[in-house]
Amino acid sequence: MPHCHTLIERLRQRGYRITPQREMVIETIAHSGRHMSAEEVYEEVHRRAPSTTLSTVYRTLDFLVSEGLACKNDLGGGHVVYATIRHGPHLHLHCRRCGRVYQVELAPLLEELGRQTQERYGFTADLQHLSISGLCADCRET
Amino acid sequence: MPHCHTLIERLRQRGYRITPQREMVIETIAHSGRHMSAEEVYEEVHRRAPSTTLSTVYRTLDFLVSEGLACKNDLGGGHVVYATIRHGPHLHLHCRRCGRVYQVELAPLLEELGRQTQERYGFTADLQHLSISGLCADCRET
DNA sequence: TTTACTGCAAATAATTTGCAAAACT
DNA sequence: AGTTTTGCAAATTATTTGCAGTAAA
Repeated sequence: MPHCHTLIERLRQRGYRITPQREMVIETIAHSGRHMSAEEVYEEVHRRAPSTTLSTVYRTLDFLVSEGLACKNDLGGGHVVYATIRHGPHLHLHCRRCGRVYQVELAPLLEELGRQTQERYGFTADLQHLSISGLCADCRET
Repeated sequence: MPHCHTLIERLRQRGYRITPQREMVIETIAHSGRHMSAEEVYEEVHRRAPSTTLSTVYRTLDFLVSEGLACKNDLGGGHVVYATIRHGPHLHLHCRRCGRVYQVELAPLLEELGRQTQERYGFTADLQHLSISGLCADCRET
């Protein structure tokens, strides 16, 4: 997967050290193609290199976010997930029953929302990673 | 203020016991007219009746939510706030710098958003208390 | 009187931090 | 070599819970 190499290269260019731990964390979330909790990333990394600790995973994830290479999404209820950035602004639909996060495209509507909060209330909304809770189709039926 | 009496009456009618603690918690959030954290509610109640504990405040707030008389809003980053319900669906604009929560009216847009997530992804969004983070007008300038 | 509710203190859960040792570059 | 990063264990923060006592109804 080329995506993680890009990320690693970018960090190296910025003068950061690439440790095996960082590499594994990046590979893990970049590969997954979805949103993962720190714990999930830890499980994966820890399986590959058991000496890796959870605090290192937290530090690395926060580091990636601070470098603008990943996004941290707080879904509420103590459910925090991370993902590498690779797409433009999108909407996260978070199912409150099964916990899955669906990434969908509703750019025009989001842009309109941002425009209105700006014009009417002077509020600059962070809409790059807005997440909305609700019930997904699967969970609705049952 | 009549609002809290309504709430108390409703609980009494449903057969719950109205303790001084519950009364004070309800008065506090109903009076404030804004969103308060459990800690803030606790400070107020505790000043009036020092024997009241934080766990009672938590229990009472969750109780009000479960009875549908208050809403709990997780703004992310460990910032959880409560407010009595008295208005229809609204949008919470949460300033990530100063922490203030602005309640605004953008019903048509929200409805449109709900309609689209439903039609296109079968996702039933909880839009009664959607909160969006960003920067408010005051914090933007500085 | 009955049993819902409270206070207390201890348990959780998720995340953060201090510090000395390890390891990128 | 020199500084960044890690591991470990302990600290934090926000919230929850068990249990025995208190008090609404």
